[in-house]
Amino acid sequence: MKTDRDNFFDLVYQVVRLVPRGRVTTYGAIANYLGAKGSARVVGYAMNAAHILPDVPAHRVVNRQGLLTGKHHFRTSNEMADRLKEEGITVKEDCVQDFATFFWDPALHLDF
DNA sequence: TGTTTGACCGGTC
DNA sequence: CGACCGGCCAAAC
Repeated sequence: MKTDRDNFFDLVYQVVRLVPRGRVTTYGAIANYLGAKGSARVVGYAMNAAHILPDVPAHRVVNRQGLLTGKHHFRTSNEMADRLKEEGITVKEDCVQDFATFFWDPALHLDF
């Protein structure tokens, strides 16, 4: 049974909130963790409304290439990369360097 | 109620 | 290596 708080959106937000500082995750990983395997687009769509929420570090969510696809949705285009750099993540040309190293998979660290 | 779109992913050409 | 296509699911129109 679905309640207002069990929306897919909220689940996405909660997972993103659990991403540790200095780590990044991908839309696909979140989708997979939520059981919506292959529905990374929905996660991206959910992130579109994430900016209205205070504690959702959307800058830690990138696509599988480590590319900051969502930078354009921030207040400033450089805010996303700047924040990641500030957390110790190397970002170059809007791409997360050593992405595999900083990658944080919720399915590997969380448990339903 | 049906169509369109979207901060994606994977495989193919 | 770059471009193209299909699929996946939910919200907005």
